[in-house]
Amino acid sequence: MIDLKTLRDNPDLIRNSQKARGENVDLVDQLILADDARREAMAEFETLRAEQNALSKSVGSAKGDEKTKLLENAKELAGKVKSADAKRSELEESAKKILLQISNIIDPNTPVGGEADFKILEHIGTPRDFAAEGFEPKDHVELGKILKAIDTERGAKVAGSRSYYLTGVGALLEFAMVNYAISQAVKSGFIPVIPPVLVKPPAMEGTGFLGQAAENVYHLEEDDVYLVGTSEVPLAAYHMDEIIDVENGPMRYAGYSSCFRREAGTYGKDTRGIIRVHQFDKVEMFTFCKPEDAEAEHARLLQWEKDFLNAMEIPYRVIDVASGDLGSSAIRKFDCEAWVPTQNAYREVTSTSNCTEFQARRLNIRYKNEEGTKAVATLNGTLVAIPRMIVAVLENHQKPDGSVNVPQALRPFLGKDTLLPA
RNA sequence: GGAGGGCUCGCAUAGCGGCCGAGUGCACCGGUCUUGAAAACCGGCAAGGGAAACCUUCGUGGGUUCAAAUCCCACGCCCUCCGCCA
Repeated sequence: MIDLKTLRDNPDLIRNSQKARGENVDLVDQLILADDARREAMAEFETLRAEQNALSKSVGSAKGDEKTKLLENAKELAGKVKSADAKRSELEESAKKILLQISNIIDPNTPVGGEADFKILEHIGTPRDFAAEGFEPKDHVELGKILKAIDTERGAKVAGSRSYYLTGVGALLEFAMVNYAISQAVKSGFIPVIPPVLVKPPAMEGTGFLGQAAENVYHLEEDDVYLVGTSEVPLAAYHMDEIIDVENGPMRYAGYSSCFRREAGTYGKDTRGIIRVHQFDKVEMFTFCKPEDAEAEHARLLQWEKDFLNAMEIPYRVIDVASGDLGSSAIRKFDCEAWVPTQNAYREVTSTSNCTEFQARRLNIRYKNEEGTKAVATLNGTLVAIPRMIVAVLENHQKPDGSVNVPQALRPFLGKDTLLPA
């Protein structure tokens, strides 16, 4: 939710942002009108209510004829107050409805454009030259079969498309990655968290996932709860309606959870393997901090993501995601894309977003300083999303016979140097 | 799923239909005292909107009333007991 003060003082800022995102610019002017109407109705109601309060008080002490007369007036006033109140809440609601549709105001540094207009910030590592090594790389599906690590056929049989089993070293690989990620996060000052993945509507709404992203969210109608697509949701909502202390530095949480995505509208995309699935596990970093610290924190989150990828010894690049491809809460987003040899392409494996005060305003998460009580900033970043990281590790570290070298950092957690055909 | 109890300012509690946005204790902040601390004493201390007057909020929503924390209805959540269960 954007700040209404910004709307009044600098509506062009919001218009330009909506435009850059390819979203509805008219909403801004609709909101200005709705907000004015709302404030007017509020003032009217408050005046009437003040009158009523005063009158009510005098009724208590009055006697006899005077009392009857006062009661008559009060009765009439009560009716007026009631209708003014109804009007106020109606206008409040319609303003809120528009307000919730407007996305966060993009960072001036965010490249403007659609999905393809990202800016490449850097390349790290060099993709292996398999031709020079004299063999054709196998894709992760094939390697998964050779190692008996990934079973997509039985996944489909039991759970439908975009489902899979991790078995044997596949399952062990997940545990190793998670343990390494959590130990890295704890060393960096994160509080490790295992959050609920089934959440109530305010948590989902507050994090901005019921807007344009709603079609990708699983909803359990009977109980009116949602399955989260990322632990960002329960981590953000953890401090919902609280005043927290971020004056002395950011509060950081690392959540490990399953993530559920409907993947609606992606029917043709990534149908092979485990790049795009309905359920996966992920370690997510989440920060609450002062708004003025958000940009620096964003850089730190990116660095932690890079540290993890470096430890996996995988070539990757970092991109600055374009305005049209940002989530509604984010003002800027960096993606790390790992090299996938068999696709001859970089594919997103982690992502970090600066959401400034957008989520905190909705979730009512604030901090206090000398100037008063204000919304905090929130940021999130993937430390590791298991299936895609497994794809990257298997494909990049494979050997001609289908065995796979385990990155140094994972060896203590996995207890193996090499994954062997099973 | 069945039976009962509860939900008030960070925590714990008080609260008669108007004098209640709401008392007390703890915690917290400032001060006095002290070499320093503790204790004691004094003061402050819920949130939001508004320049202010003032308005809103006592789990949520509705109702009764001139007037609701207080009365009525529905729902939610928490606790205890029973049943089932990883």
